[in-house]
Parts: sequence; structure tokens; C-alpha cells
Amino acid sequence: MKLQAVDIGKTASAASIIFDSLRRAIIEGELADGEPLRQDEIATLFNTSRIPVREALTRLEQQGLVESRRYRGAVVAGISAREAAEIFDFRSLLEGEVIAVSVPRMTSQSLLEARQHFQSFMDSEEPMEWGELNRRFHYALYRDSGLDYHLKVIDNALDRVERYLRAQLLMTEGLEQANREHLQILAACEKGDAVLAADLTRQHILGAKQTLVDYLESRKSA
Amino acid sequence: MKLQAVDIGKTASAASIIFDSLRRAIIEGELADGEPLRQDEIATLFNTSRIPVREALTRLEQQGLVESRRYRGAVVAGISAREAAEIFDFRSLLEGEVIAVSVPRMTSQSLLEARQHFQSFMDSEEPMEWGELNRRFHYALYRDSGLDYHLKVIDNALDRVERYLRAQLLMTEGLEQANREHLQILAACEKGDAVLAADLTRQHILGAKQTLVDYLESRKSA
DNA sequence: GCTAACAAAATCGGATCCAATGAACAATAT
DNA sequence: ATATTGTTCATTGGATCCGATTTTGTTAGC
Repeated sequence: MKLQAVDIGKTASAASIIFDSLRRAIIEGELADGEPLRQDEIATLFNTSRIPVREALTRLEQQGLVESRRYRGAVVAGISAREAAEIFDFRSLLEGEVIAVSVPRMTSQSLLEARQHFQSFMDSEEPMEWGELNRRFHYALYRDSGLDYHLKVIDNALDRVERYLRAQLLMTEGLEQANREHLQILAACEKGDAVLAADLTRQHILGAKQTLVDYLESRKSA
Repeated sequence: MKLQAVDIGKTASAASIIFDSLRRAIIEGELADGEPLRQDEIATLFNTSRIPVREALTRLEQQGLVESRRYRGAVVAGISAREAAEIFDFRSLLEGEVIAVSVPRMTSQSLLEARQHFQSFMDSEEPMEWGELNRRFHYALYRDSGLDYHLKVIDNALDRVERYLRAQLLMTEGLEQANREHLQILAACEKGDAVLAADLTRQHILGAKQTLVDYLESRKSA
């Protein structure tokens, strides 16, 4: 008997549905920084009580996506230019390492997927898709490292800065640059050059950092 | 008006008290891997309802310290030798970077504190204190990096492996080695040699990794 | 004696209810 | 008029209650 088995027991609880939904909304920038998240409001929105909402909010708080103060409620967590810069440095360090480990073990399957996601990213006109497609591209290249813990931490770090990345991509000429750099990274992986892939990945991230920090500081002074 | 002001508003909620308490118990190994954490039991223990217990458990789950399955409850999360090894590699990468950034900015105040914690660690006979003293020592050396995000992630990674570290320190001759290496790291920082400090830190962590992995695998086969 | 079907107990996720706190606003005194 | 105090309202944290699911124990059949 061959079935697509699903891990029941991890089927969606109300809390996880709300969590995923809020996480997405925050990451995609639908909810602005500082926007208050009222438990009641969200509860009615999802036709539940406040209990699962609270669980979702505590999870989001643990991930740094919302800040919550006792009896005052939760707000979407913003980020300072300083923090953003640090997170990009952090990603640069980790993702460089991960891709370096990944390249020697990389399967043609993963390379194929990466190429497909690269194409989708290039073709996409929908800014809301960029984040997801970008993640899939990079994830395909990182996967074979087998470094699950690293990957989880990287994912979390991306969650924190993705909104700002999108804003930056929209404002500047960052999109063409991202495409160019993605292609270079892909080529390095296909060549099996781990050192080059790692170096390009780090530069890719640090470049984005610089553009973003400039952008954030220009907004601050404006 | 001069008063010793306390930041009320960040005063402990029942949930955070329970969270801290459980976190400590797990990290210090008082609760064994796989030990079930019954909401009711914990609630009576703290004289509260299950609600704050649930919040504490979801927070712990987010941090990877407990695993919880729907309708089945939460258990203390164990760790495989593979995961442990990965987390040590992860720490090695991050802590090396952090101390390298920290050394050039290090104040004599921090160096002094580090030396004090180093002494306390050496003098301590109480295994339950090791983890905390070890953290304080390293934290004093990392602090001036200003890399708060990195530090939070490192702290979380330490939470995941600290129990096993203690077991390993108790079982082997790791304690003298740790003291030797701590002293070397401290000396490098005092000399202002960032590259050396980073290198020693990485070796310090990777050495512990090897001992621990050997230990874990010997236990598995036993 | 062992297994399968069923019933009972334990436990969890979520709903509803109440108390504690903070914010907005009105009333009062200077 | 303004600052201060008191009051009301919105909102959160926690308690209690209920339905859903899993686990355990019991009984019937072989």
C-alpha cells in the first residue's frame, strides 16, 4: 500500500494555523512595524477564542517577530538599521558555511530544483512571491549540507529581515543584481567549487545588507 | 526623589516563572530526556492553572528544549549524537566570529570580570554551577562585540547541549582541559590578539564536541 | 493464555468566565 | 487654564469548564 503519508499528530491545531497566518502576514509586510495585534480582534477573525491566539503570539514573540509587554499587548516587532545589519552579517557567516558544506554533497536533483526556482524568481512579477522563491532557491542549494539546525536558524534570521529586503528590492535596482548573483552562485555549485560558492553567497548577502542599511537610514532621516 | 526603581511591566508573569524554572531544570539535567511534562502536574506544583504552564511549554518547544505532540503532551527533548555534533560546529563558527569582533573593543572591565568568572569556575566543586559559570566567563569575553543577535542565538544553542557537556565533564578529564583552554583564551584576549582568541575558542568548542560525541556514542552502544 | 473489542480514565486543546492592569477621559482644585 | 485625582472602559493574564483524542484497563472470544 503506497500512500502519501502525512504526520498526523502534527496536523494543524488552531494555534498553528493562526501562527502561520500571522507569521506570513508579518514577513510579507502586510502588517506594519509597531502595528498592535489585539487578541480579541484576531480571535474573531479566525472564529476562535483568544486561547490559540495567545499561543500563536507567544510563539511569534519567541521568534522575535512580535514584541509584547505585559497587560499592554503585542505589536509587530520592528528592527533598527543596526539590528538589520547584524542579522545580515550573521546570515553571511552561516550561509557561507552551509553552502560550502553542501556543494561537495550536492545531488543533480537539488541543482535542478535550484535552477527551476532561479527561473521562477526571474520570471516572477509578483513582489509577494519573491521571498518564498528566493528561499526555495537558496534552500535547494543548502539542503544537501544536512545541517538541519543551521538551516532552521537561518530560516529564522530570514524571517526577521525579509520584509525589509522586499522593500529594498522594490526601491532600488537590487533585483537585477540579485538575479546576476544567483546565477553566479548556481554556476559555482554546478562546477562543484565550494569555496567560490561560499564566497559568492557571502558577498550576495553582504551586498544586500549594504543596500538595505542605506535604504533604512535614508528613511530614518526622511 | 531618589528611589531604587524597578522596571515593573517586566515583572514576572506566572508563565515566565514556570518557563524559567523548567528551562533551568532541563538545562541542568534534572529532568531526563524523554521525561513527560504533564500540564496538570506542573500546574499544581506552581499553584496555578494549566494556562501559564501551556505558555511555558510552547516557549520551550520553540527553543527546542521540549518536543510536544498534539494530544500526547510534551517531553523533554533529547538530542542525537549527530545533532549534538552539528550544534557544536555551529557554536564554533559563531563564537569564533563573535570573540574576534569583541577583542579589539574589549574593556578592562570585561577582562576583569572574565578573569573572576574563570577563577570561580576553577574553584567550583559543584557541577550544577559549571554551566552558569562557564556561560558568564564566555559572555564577559563576547559582550563587547555588541552582537546581541549572535549572542542570543549562541545562548540558545548552549541551552541545547549544556546537559551533555556537564555529563561529559564529569565523566572524563575534560575539566582540567577546559580550565587550560579558558586560560589560554583569556590570555589571548588580554594580549589583544583577536585571531588567536578566535582560533582558541573554536578549538575549545570543537575539542569539547569530539569528547562529547565519543561519550554519546559509547553510551548508545552500551 | 493471548488477542480483539470495548469501556473508562487520563490528558490535551479550546471556550468561557473572572480578576488585574493600563489607557482614556471627566471632574475638581488651585 | 492647567495640573491632579478619580472613574470608566478596553485589554490582557489566569481560572475554570467542556469536548476531543489518546491511552489504559477490562472483558469476551478463540
